Amino acid sequence: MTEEGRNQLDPGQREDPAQRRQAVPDRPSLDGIEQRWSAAWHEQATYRFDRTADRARVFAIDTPPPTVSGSLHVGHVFSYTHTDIIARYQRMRGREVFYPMGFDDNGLPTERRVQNHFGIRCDPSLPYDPGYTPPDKPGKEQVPVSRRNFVELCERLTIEDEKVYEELWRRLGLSVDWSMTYATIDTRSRAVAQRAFLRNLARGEAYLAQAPTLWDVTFRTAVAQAELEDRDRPGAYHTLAFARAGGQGAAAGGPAVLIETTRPELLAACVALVAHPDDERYQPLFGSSVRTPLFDVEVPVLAHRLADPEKGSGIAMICTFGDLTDVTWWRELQLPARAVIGRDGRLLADPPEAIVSETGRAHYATLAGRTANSAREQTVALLRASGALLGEPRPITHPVKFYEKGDRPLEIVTTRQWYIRNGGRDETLRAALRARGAELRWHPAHMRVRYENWVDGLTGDWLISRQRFFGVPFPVWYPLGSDGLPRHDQPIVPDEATLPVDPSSDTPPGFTEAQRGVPGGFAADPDVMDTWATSSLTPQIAAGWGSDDDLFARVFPMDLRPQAHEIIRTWLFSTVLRSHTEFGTLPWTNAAISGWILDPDRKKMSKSKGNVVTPLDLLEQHGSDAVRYWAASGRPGTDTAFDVGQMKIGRRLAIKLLNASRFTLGLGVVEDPGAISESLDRALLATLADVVDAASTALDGYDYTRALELTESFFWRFCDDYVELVKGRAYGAFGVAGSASARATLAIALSTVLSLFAPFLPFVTEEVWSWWKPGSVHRTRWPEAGELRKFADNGDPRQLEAVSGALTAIRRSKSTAKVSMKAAVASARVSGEADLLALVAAAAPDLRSAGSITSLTFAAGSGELAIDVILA
RNA sequence: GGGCGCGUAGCUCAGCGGGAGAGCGCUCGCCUUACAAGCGAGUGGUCGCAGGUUCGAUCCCUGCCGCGCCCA
Repeated sequence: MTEEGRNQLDPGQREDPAQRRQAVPDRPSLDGIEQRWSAAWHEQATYRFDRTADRARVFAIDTPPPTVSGSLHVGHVFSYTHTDIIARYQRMRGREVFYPMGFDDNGLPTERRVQNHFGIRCDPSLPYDPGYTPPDKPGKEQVPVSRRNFVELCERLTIEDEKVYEELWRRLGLSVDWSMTYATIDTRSRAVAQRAFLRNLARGEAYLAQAPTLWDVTFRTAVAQAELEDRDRPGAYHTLAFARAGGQGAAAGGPAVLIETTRPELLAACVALVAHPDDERYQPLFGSSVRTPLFDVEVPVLAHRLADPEKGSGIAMICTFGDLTDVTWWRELQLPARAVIGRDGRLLADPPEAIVSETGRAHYATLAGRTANSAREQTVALLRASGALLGEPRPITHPVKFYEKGDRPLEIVTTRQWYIRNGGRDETLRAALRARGAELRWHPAHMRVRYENWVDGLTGDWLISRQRFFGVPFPVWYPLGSDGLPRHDQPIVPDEATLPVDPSSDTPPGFTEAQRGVPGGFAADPDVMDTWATSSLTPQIAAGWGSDDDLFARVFPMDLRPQAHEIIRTWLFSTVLRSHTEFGTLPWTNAAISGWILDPDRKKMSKSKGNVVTPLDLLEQHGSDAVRYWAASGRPGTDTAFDVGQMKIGRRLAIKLLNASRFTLGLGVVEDPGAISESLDRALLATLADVVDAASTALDGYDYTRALELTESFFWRFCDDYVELVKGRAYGAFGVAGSASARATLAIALSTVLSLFAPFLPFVTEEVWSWWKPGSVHRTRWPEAGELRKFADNGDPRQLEAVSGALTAIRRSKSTAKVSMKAAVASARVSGEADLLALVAAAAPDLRSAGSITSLTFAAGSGELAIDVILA
């Protein structure tokens, strides 16, 4: 308590009201409080992380880094507010909150944006040009620049975006420590991503493999399982006739075998036919062979459990590769590869070697270079002409795999890629990761199922290399043999101390730049890591892993990962994986999963639907506290309607706080809890103690919505009933002691309510706090229910309830009579059970005063309280 | 097709084994010395449908219908 505060201690001493009123504005207003307080918090470093705090006292948050090349939307405001509420609560609870902010500028969206903005493109084969300046305006042709130059330009451009983001976040009132920011393409992030990769590589968790890979033909890059989505697309079943060729048994030379396929254009890639081993229709064919139509290649008829007897004719052609089942068949049945689709999605120029017949090669020549669609039409034409197509194609709708950012179906192409083991091929690791999911505390709990579904459904390791230019490069070079070819099995890696490296500009240990690309020299790995390979390390990046071990020890593993539910499979899972393999722990103990914002039609708000409201407009229109109030109404994991009405209620609440505070403080604060003597005052504090307990419990369990509801409903009861009841007494109607008791209670209640609201409404609570208290409300301690109960001294919460009930009955009489609330009541007679009656009687002067009651009498009876009112 | 969540007052939602609630809206009032961007009072629901368990079900179980999401 300050000296100034101490001067108010003596309840008998009347303060100079003018002195107190100086600090309280005559017409309190919310105007400009966002700018005023966000600036003050900035100057005073209110949310600065104290990095001398030890791990036990720290509450560390792994804030999601928003994509900077897009723009923030209402959904961001919504979910980031939830995290901030928790951060502010934990801070008031005495935890030192580690709350950094990241910016995600790594990946395709930024790559495109930088290309368009500067009119450049990344060419990793170019050397770094330290003096490079981009064109003022983008020219017609994109200028090629080195990867390092490209990254520098990206950093330059995203700094602008980051400023805009930071402004908005400050205005929203996020209590982030803005001295601790990172960007996912910055030097520190690249070093962490490369370091983590090298550790994975050293332990055998990362490996290079030549394998069939899902491939986006537009972006010309490999795609991971987590980036897939199924989309329903029209297709058609084509019935193709394969002639019997030979082999053992009676089937040789029999009638043609009919298969059904949606991808006849892959016929040249056909390596076998397959049916289910139990399918009696085809059992006689197993072991025999058939010849492909058009290309006349002999292929075996095989049995495999994945062939679905119910699908089509029950026998399918295996092509390398039409879908993931083809890959499984190819691997398990040890079939040859006959690739026909190239990385550009077109049919390769040369036919597979297996096609030897002249007509076969001639047929293929008419397909070479065509897109898949075009090749399909041509193949159908050829089949029809040859008589191998039976009937007409039968249209169907079927799910087709797409890259989530792409708009052409994925192909499967065999390429060399980097993988990280994720349990998809290793049951031990899968079980360990499943156990990590069970160890994590999920809010809400049912979101764990999404994680488990994903872990259980993994079909292969995590493909992390991308054939893009912008991103974190693999810190790897390959020695070149005397034949000039890279030795992929002997990767050269840098020392960790030199990270980050760009292998296209930097030279590997023991080599000189002159040896780049020459036989006997070296070559850089050309690929970059998928953005998730970096994003999966946000706790390590933010915590300074490898660069600030002291900080890392104080904040890792973190306490909280807040994020949206649709990226549980990507961000959450991959972060758990990286932490599990590197540290043998979870990266955090809690995951708070936010829901979505739905527009009034119950659809997810998104830019493409054109229903996005810009966050800044919203904050300007309603005020930050009001928007936060709305956001706080969305429970963890629950989709929430965008509701301006809720913001208006929040704004009204903030204004009410201003006015109630002005009234309370205007009476003159009594800062001595010892002055509290009246039972109604003690009842109020007892009620408030229960509210503090319940709100704290709710917030401990991430149920901020409940905590707000509890506080809010207490506050309205406080204003509507308690303040009205004690107003006369506080003004001094019943003497000095009664007034001091009321004013001491009002002061404690107000300061407690301000604290309880502070995580939700940081601006208005700070504004009011500044009228009478030193320091920031956001750095005060969270209210202690025990302390309040001490002040309450066995006060009975039922008393407040009973007296309020009596007051309501009196108001009802006046309302029914359509008279003013200040109209006099000639007589009021309260009756009911003795206990309750005594509670009301104990506050008789307050009730009489609040109700303008001339004669207030009590009659013992039974049951609920009843009150007979006779108006004057 | 599998999984998860949700269907409660006109709207947004809470409640989740024994009284059906809040806020907004709506109606009717009130210049009441903090607040008329206020205050007071009132109105309003076969708790998606059908079975079952139970002395008793909005709440537990089963099935169905509808909505949303995740995964195939």
